[in-house]
Amino acid sequence: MCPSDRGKSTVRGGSGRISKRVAQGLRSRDRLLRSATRQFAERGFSATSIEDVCRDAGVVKSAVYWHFDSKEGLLTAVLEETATAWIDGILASVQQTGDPRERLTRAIAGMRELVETRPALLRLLQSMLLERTGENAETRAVLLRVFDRARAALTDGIAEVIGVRPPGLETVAALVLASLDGIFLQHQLRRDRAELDRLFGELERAIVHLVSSLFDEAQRGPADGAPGADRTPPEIGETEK
Amino acid sequence: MCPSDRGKSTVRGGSGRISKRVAQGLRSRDRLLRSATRQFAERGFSATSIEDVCRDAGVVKSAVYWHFDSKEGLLTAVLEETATAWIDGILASVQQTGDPRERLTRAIAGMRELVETRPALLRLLQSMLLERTGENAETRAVLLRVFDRARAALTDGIAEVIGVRPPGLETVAALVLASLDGIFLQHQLRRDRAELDRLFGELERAIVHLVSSLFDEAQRGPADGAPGADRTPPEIGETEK
Amino acid sequence: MCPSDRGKSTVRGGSGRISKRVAQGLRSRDRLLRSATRQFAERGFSATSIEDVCRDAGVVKSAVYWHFDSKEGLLTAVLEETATAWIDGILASVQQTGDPRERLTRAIAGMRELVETRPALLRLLQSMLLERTGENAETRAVLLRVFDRARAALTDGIAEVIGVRPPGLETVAALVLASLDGIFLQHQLRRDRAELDRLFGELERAIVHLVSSLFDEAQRGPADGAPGADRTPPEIGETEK
Amino acid sequence: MCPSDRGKSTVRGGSGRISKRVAQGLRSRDRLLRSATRQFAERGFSATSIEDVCRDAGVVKSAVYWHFDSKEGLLTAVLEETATAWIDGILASVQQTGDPRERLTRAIAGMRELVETRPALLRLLQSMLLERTGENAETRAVLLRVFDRARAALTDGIAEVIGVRPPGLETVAALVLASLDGIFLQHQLRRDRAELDRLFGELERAIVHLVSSLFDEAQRGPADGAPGADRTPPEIGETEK
DNA sequence: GATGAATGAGCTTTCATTCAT
DNA sequence: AATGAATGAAAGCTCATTCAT
Repeated sequence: MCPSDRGKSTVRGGSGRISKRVAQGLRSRDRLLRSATRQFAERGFSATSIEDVCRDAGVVKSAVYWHFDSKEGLLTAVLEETATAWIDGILASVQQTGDPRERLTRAIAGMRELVETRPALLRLLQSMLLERTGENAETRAVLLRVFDRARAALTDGIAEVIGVRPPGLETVAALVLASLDGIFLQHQLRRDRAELDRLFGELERAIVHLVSSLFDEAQRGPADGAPGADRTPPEIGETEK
Repeated sequence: MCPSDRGKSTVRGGSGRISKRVAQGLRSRDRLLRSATRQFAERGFSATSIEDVCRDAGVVKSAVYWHFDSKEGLLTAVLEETATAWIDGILASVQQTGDPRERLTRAIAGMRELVETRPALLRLLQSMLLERTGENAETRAVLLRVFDRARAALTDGIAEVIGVRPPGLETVAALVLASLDGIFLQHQLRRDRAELDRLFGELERAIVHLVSSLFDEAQRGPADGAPGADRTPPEIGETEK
Repeated sequence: MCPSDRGKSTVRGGSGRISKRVAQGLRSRDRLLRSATRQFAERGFSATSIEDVCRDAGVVKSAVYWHFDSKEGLLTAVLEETATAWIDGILASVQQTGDPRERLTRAIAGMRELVETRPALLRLLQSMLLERTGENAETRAVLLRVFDRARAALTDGIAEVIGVRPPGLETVAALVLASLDGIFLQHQLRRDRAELDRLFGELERAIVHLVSSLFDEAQRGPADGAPGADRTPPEIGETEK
Repeated sequence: MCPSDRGKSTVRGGSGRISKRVAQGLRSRDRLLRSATRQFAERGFSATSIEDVCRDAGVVKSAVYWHFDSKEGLLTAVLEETATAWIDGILASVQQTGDPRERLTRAIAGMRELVETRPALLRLLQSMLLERTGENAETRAVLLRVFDRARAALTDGIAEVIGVRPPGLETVAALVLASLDGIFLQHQLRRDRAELDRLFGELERAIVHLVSSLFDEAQRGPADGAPGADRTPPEIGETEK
């Protein structure tokens, strides 16, 4: 039974101000959340013990059970909070002023920064993806929500930039996110900033190409056949017209 | 002391008996390897206990220590074997006859198949990447070797297809692998085959574009400045020339 | 410090408010008592956690410490209340009007009903007997008091019924109570009402026999030697005269 | 997975002699069983920790899990072993030579001894009855088996003694066992040997009466109506004919 | 080479209790 | 009187590893 579940068994006066004790409780909760995020991301969920988290947070073990009900509950909370930060990062990357091309460049730079400055975010999400898919329905649901929201945010961002929202845009956004994931994954192993620059360079070129071609298509009118019907890539060696 | 380290100090009391023992030993080893691969991939290294592996393999726990010296040693062996299979998969995708464009399409289809038919391979590698980077030098070394070889194989394959080997090709290959990883990761969560089709469709278009543009550049001569200097992507909305 | 120990040091700021508080306090206390009785009886004292009791009672854990000082104190209170009910049950069984034989039959029917309708009572007393004898002096004292009073009540009842109070009557009463306990114990396992009927049938016959023979003896005069001296049961096969 | 469940995963030469290691294993198992029996009986199952048992047995905690799989498994094993001893005790009490009346007296003396010399047996069974009815199906099954066998043994014993087996005999045996249980329960609280003597004295008189009357009835022929139909106990005060 | 047993550190979780508000 | 939070000991159990046979 964690605080959110604990019903108000008694009708209360409901004084708005929180007492000192409750305030301290919230602080404990927060410290646990922060430590857990860091450590789950660094070592994975299974390899991190509750004692590890608590030592780092300066809180006794039983507090985890007071605030989150179980290790699993702590994870869910961590994911939930992380999700927001993650998506906010993506959104902040895309939603800025400027001309379309600049904005896209800035958005990609933003993603790149995310990879370098907040690796915990991505590590955590990815390791959950690998470690705990299928086992726990709730974890899975949280992850799905996170990624769906991220994709939607990116799709909206691009649509706003180019002024249209062609049908294939969602897929392009999904591919971009997937590539971001993959690049991040590789960066975990190599930690080579120059390589990171090069990869994001190529990624940008690919994105621009895919988005441009969607845009062109949308301009010419979506009436000519199934979407993507005319988008068979040209032969290699032939310059694209 | 695992078998490979142990000298041939065994007294041979008749090769018939010995070979029977050795044969059974190899069978146990193999079963362990197979079970471990599956389970490490499914649940991650930390979350899989030696007992889990042994139960599945029908072998007693101490056998792991005879064959692999430790849980860590079992992991190393698993990674080593998995690596080969993984790279062979990539290679087989690329190295086939036919005209360039067809070969690329086939290569991408091959990767897609890898994602669906051998998820254990990728899961294992990726989860190792996330779970055990930084902790264990040997695991890291094995992973680096695997990914380097995969990238080299893909670079070679593309180079052979297009007949030239421009400087940026390695990066493109790396991006392709990264995207593959990312797509796989997403597929773990969604398991939506139609989405997989769409993603690979966009990936193909992106690859063709990147490779073509490298090819064109190589044709025009690689002499004009730093690689990629003239490759600033055009404005969105302007059709690429 | 539990309420009974606490002096009347409370400042009375208006009896209306106070009595409301007290009323609510009593309600909480009562709910705790009821839940604890049920759960201690069902699962035993050790296997029941304070949280179990509180969840069921809809009261926070610290309330237990306010009302009863400790888990042990809660138990003592529960036993005390239960004792009264238990003894009242026995008394009600015996103390009724009618001719002797009828009254005994009714008394036995009353006991039988007790077994079926108020199992918590007996379970609780018995499990305390087994779980906590030797450990805790207070629990032991409470239990002794309960059983002594029950035996006295039964002895009195029978004495009143048969009009005399021969020396062995206390022992017969004790045996009856012991048999009741034993039958109840078996019923916990089997829950077979027909078997319960049969057992109580035999018990009634045994009681009638023992009481009759005490009565006869008392009639013939209690002067001939030690009590029970002439009461050696006859040979099996010989009909009792 | 406890030893009995662990299948022979490999075909073995099946040499009959047990190795030193296995022998020591059996000794450990036995010590655990003995300590557990004592402690579960003394304090109850829930109140006894695995550490308590292991400390007393001089064995490490994990050994419990090797031999019995869980605390519950240890309990089941304890009950199983205890059962045999219990029943053997009952049987030994009844099955002896001599004339019927003597044998019955000896049997009752045997039960009385059981109460005094092996209280652990009865305590354990009874506390399981109270503590764990309904929760665990296996425990319940074991208990049922134990009590059924005990009743059957007693029924057989009496039948052999009196030479006939009238229909109500099973019930009488059940009542005797229940009374034994109840007397034991009371003795846990009072520990008064004189009282014990008196109670067993009355019990013997009751048994003789019930058995005799069954015997008589069987002699007269079981044809006259439902069993027990004519056995309404006489009025108190009237001497039984 | 395989097996059954042992080992002890460490895991997640529960619990009775305390305390400030 | 009641509440939410904290506390630390201890519980049941798992695990990687070792070892004699």
